Amino acid sequence: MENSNPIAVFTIKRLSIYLRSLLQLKNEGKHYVSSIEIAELNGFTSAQVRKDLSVFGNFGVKGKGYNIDNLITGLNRILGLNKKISVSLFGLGRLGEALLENKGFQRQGFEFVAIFDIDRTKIGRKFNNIVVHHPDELPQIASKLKIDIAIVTVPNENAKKTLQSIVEARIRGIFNFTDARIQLPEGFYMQNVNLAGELETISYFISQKNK
Amino acid sequence: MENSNPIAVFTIKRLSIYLRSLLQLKNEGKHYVSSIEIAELNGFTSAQVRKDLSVFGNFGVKGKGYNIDNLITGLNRILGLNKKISVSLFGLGRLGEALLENKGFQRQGFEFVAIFDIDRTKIGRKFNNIVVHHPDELPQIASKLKIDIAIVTVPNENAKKTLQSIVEARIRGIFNFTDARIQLPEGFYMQNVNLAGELETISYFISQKNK
DNA sequence: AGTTGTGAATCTGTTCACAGCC
DNA sequence: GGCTGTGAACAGATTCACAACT
Repeated sequence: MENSNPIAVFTIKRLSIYLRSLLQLKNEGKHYVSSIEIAELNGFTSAQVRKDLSVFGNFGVKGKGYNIDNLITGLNRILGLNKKISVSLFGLGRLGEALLENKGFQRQGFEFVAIFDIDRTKIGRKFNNIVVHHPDELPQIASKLKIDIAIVTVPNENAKKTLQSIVEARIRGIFNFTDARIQLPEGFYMQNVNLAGELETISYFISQKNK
Repeated sequence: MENSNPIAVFTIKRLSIYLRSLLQLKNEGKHYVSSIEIAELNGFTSAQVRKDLSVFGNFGVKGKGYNIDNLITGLNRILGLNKKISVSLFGLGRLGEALLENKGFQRQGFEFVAIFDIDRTKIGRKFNNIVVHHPDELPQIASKLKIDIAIVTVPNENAKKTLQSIVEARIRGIFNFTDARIQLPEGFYMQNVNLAGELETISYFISQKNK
């Protein structure tokens, strides 16, 4: 089942939402949960939950629901969270620091292993016990350390160059907070977050209702 | 044209991407641009660009393209960016501070007018010239100040309560970085950003290609 | 009785392709 | 000749609805 046709990004994002609910429910001491409950907790339909899960196998028990421990294990495996995932940060500004310390990242298997910034006053210093390097050193560092994901919070001016160097270093996962966009080779994946764009979208929807 | 049926969120998000490209092109001294160029800059199809823009009126000139200044003005008006938009921050942690100073927010008409945090050591102090208040003061402050949007970066434990108080204060736009979800009244709009979820999605896609 | 897993139906969003205009 | 604007065709995602199972 797992390897039919390409799985939709939407599906995967929901799996990670389900996972969060399941951890919560486990915490509350529950052992089984129905698709209906998962759906209600997150504002989805139960059919959606069942279809999403069914893509990856038969997790459920008819008439009973899903065993929470099993499903947590399954989702962790599907999302690749059963192994340590090495993350690097490009751009140690305010946002970069905030992400470095983000509790949600630590909770899962994500581990920061490298930081890059062009600011000479930061290079050589340690943040959260990780030394800051100049991006020129990326090729050497990437050849020693296995880096799975790059989080990019550099200023837009340097963004395209940074993204290109990340691809050259064969870091296949990119979490991009900049406005730059590049073409990716096969096997790479980039998730863009456009914070100003999100605010503008909110602006649109609340302006509509003013009349 | 503007008031047919509900406009898709996807469309609005793309408008804000187009707007960013247009500002860039204007900066480069260009006066006209085709849907093809806008599409190529952002990895969309030209038909998509034309369809998105056509929802809001006839901006283009056949055979010639779009006048950049006109389109910028039009998009700003559509997105509600022609007026000042008042933003408040709930949760002055690392992420909150990073967003307060985010250049992309300042570039458009967004202006922070209030900050809320429960930390007694922060209350009364100023950040970026804005006094930090206890969230209990929200009702009074919201009745004096018109607040359009609330950005929420409080810890998950306090998140649901915070979201509810924001709705009670009739702040209709919410930019939510927490895991909490609530039901919104008509006319409200909430944009959720799930940073850990995005990382997990990246994890999934790069794990797939390992075999 | 209750809930899953899933094909079929529906709904939503994207692309095609071309008439119409500059 | 070139590019927009848009109905029609297509593709993708969601929901329905029910047989199958415990």
